[in-house]
Amino acid sequence: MMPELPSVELFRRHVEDTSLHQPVARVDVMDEYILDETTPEQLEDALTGRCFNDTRRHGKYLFISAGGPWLAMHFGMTGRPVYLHGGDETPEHTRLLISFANNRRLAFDCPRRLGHIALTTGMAAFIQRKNLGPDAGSITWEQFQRRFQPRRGMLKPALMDQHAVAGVGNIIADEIVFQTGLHPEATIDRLDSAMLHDVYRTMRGILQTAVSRRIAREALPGSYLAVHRNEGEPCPRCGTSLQRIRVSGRSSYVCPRCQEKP
DNA sequence: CGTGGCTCCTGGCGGC
DNA sequence: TGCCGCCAGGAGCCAC
Repeated sequence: MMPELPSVELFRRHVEDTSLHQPVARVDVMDEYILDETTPEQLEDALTGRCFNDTRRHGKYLFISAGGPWLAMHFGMTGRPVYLHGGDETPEHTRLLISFANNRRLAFDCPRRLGHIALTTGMAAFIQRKNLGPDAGSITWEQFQRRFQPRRGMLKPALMDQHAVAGVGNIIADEIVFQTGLHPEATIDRLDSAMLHDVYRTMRGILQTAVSRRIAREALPGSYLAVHRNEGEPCPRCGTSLQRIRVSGRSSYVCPRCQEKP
C-alpha cells in the first residue's frame, strides 16, 4: 500500500537477498517498450555470463550491479521484481526475464508498462543525467534547505519533484503535509525556516517508519493518513471527514480541519 | 521558474 | 452482460 521509496527499498532487499552471485544464463526481453536507451542485444551482451554482485537504491530507482554494467530499474506505478524458483510460473506481465544458470529467474513484472529499465556504466552518471535530487531517505537538512528554501511553488508538488528530492510520491507527500499540519497547496515561500525543518523531519520519520514497518510486515500506524485514504473517512487526528481534492493534477486527501487551506 | 494540461499504459471498479 | 468513464503508488513534455 505505501509505495514509492519504501517499496523500492523493499524491492532492493528482495533482489539483494535472492539474485546475487549466480551467473546469468540468458536474458529475454518480452517487451522492448520498457527499455530506456538500450536494446535487447545490448542487455544480453552486458549481462550474459556475469553475476549480479551489488544493489543500491536512489529515490525510486533500483540499481543492480553486474560487476561493471549496472541495471537501473524504475517501477512506474505497478512494477515489481520477482525472483522465481525452478517451477514457479512467471508473472503474467513479465517484461524482462533474466534466467540464471541455476534455473532460477528474476522477472521484471510491470502490468501498466510505465516502468523502465536502463543500462548504465555507473550510478552517479545516471543520476546526474536524470537530474535526480538527493535521495529522500538520506538527504541532509542542509541539502533539503538549499533546495526548498528558494522555491516559490506549492509544497506538495515540490516534495514530489524528483529533481528536488528523489523518492517521495503521491501518498507519502500527502502524509508529510498531513503530519506537518500543512495544506498540500501551502506555498513554500510562506513557510518559515522552523516549519520547513518540520517538513524535513516529518519526511524522514515517515520514510523510516514505512521502510521498517514493511520489512517487519506490520501495518502502518493508525495515526497515518495513508491508512485512511478514502473520501469521507474520519481524519485519524480529529475525526472530521477527509476530502479528496486535486492538486497539480494528482489526487490528494486532506483533513479540512487539520490542514487549513492557505 | 511554476503550473496546468496533456500524454504514455493497463486493469479494476462502479454506474447505467 | 457490455460499454463507458473514472481512477490508480509515475513521469515527461509543452504552452503559457
